[in-house]
Amino acid sequence: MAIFSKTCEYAIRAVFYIAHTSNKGHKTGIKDIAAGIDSPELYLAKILQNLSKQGIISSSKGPNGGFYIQESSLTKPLSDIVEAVDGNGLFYGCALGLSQCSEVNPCPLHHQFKSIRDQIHQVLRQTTIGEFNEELINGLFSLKK
Amino acid sequence: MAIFSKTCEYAIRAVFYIAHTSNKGHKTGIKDIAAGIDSPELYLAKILQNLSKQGIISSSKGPNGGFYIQESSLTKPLSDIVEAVDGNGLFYGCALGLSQCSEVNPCPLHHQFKSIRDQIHQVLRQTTIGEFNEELINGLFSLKK
DNA sequence: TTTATAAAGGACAAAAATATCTTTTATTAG
DNA sequence: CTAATAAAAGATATTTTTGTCCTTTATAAA
Ligand code: FES
Ligand code: FES
Repeated sequence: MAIFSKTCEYAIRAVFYIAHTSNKGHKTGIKDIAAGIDSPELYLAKILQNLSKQGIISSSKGPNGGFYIQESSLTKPLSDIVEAVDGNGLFYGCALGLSQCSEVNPCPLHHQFKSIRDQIHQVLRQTTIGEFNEELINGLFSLKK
Repeated sequence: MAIFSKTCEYAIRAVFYIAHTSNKGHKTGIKDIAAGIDSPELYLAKILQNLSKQGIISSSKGPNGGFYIQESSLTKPLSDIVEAVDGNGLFYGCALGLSQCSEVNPCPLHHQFKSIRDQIHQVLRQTTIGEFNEELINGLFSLKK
């Protein structure tokens, strides 16, 4: 088990990739993105369709079309992507799968994991989509397997 | 997405349940455990078979048989259960699914998530199987949905 | 307007996780 | 020894996740 679903991993990596390639109105095709993040092209297409519907990224059809991110969206937090794909279980769900996480009727791990979940949430809320563009351009970070 | 797989959630809850019922050599049957933690009985049976093979819990067949935990095993860390069921991806895997998490070729989220993973690992290593027995007996913690 | 391009959409397929069913084996009580 | 009990083992079923294929729609260039 990983922290995020595979779908969500692809989604975040793809959004980072699109963000750092989409300056001055440049659009990136699915083939390029899939190659850039080492993911199955057709599956990624579905994921990006979803993110596009949710308004996290944008797309245009036809020649010179592709996926891109509005300047204004670069400041959106990563938690938007995670919620869109994996839901908010990671932020609010009980670590042991109880139907609701509550202070009143807590599971044994409640206290320790509440703190961990809060931290995950905070990191994802304070990290933005566009935040790593420079490092990505400079090759300091990897998005490939 | 939750932190642990459903299988692992059942496993941890079941082990807690067994731990707090298994004093003075008492053994607990699968029916009792499944009811006690609100889980599908036959699926849980498979999970406990596995934990038993891995030496985390013990079992005996026949009349008055059932599952129990050796006194000495009460001090085992929860990380043993998690590793047995979900593997160590949560502790060592890359948050964005890169084939290996490395300082040399890190993903953009490496630093922040390394710290989070380490904390999860630490909590699970320092929390023991038997640690909550008293609270469980006193009904301060819940293992049921 | 026609053609080429690229995403959207819907159907389908494969793999993994979750769940159930049936038979076998070990153990204990009578 | 026999019968009853309870876990082990193996087979099968269902659901969810992941991945692919094929057709349609929108757009732009020629
Ligand atoms: S009740 Fe389990 S984490 Fe809060
Ligand atoms: S490389 Fe992604 S978490 Fe370390």
